Amino acid sequence: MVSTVLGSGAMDNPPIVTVLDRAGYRLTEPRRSLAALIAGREGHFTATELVTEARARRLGVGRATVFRTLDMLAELGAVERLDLPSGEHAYVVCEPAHHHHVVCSRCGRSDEIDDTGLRKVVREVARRTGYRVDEHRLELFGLCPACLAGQPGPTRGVA
Amino acid sequence: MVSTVLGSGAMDNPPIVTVLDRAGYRLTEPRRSLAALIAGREGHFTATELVTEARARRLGVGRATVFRTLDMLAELGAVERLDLPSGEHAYVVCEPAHHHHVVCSRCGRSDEIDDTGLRKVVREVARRTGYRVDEHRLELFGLCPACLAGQPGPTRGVA
DNA sequence: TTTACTGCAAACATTTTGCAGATGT
DNA sequence: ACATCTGCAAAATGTTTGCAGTAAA
Repeated sequence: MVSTVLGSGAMDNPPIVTVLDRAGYRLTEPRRSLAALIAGREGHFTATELVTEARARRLGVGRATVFRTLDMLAELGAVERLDLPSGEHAYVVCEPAHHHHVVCSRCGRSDEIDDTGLRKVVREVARRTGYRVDEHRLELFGLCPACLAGQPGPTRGVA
Repeated sequence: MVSTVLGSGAMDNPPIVTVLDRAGYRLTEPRRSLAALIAGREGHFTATELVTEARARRLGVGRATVFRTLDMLAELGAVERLDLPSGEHAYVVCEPAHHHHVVCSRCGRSDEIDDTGLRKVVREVARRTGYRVDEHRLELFGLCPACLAGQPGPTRGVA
């Protein structure tokens, strides 16, 4: 009913560079750099984090490019924009096509969930309210198995 | 399975002033003003909109107070913070207790939906992923019946 | 060669904070 | 009386834009 993709997000997805290429965008140096940075991330990340890291590594990637690229990737579905409970905007890598995520409030890890069960809920809401539902967003927050087990690891303050 | 509360949001909820009072907050003039502004709203509204309207009506309510009050109300559950698809933060009045909303992308109207069906989905995700899910958020966007019917009415640009 | 793309810096928008003074209880 | 609450103005954040130059195709 609800199937899940386990594993740390970015692991087995089509390389971001490929997604860009296939969409007809130029494979520029800044974009390659960003793709690498993003691929290297576990869990969620913010635009600002990328800006900071790019600057730290002297990759010569400007703020504007980060925002522009993230926009593109979100558009293409290679990345999804999350609204953390804290109000921050974060992104996670994901299979282009869909979806929704469970996000760990402690380490930031995220896993995709498919919306098989959700679809029914959405359909039902539409029926009951008379709305035509065009878009829906589901975000789950909690603790991932590792953090539940008390594993140390990086704490990414997700409120 | 999924029950719905129809009607334009703010209609039949405990007065905001009461919520504040019961929570032990002082019933100050600025808070009363804001409560009135919010009660007068249909559909969603942003902090900035309130600031602007308060200023237009010369209510002498400052920016900071608007943000502080909205925070309080969100905390108390009298209001819920929405993340519109555009990335904007908006608020809707709601029954303190729970909730998710369907939001009309055209007029901003919103209706509550209960999560009877959703609960099952959440539980299933938890089971499959091993996460302990502490918090979840569901937001649906589309067109309300009135807007579907081509009714004119105020268009609140929700992306 | 062409035109998409870039960094930069400035513009904008949103939210938070410090603080002296006002105000509810 | 006195702690809570306020507006203000400044600061911290977050995001977008205009533009002249750069580089991918």
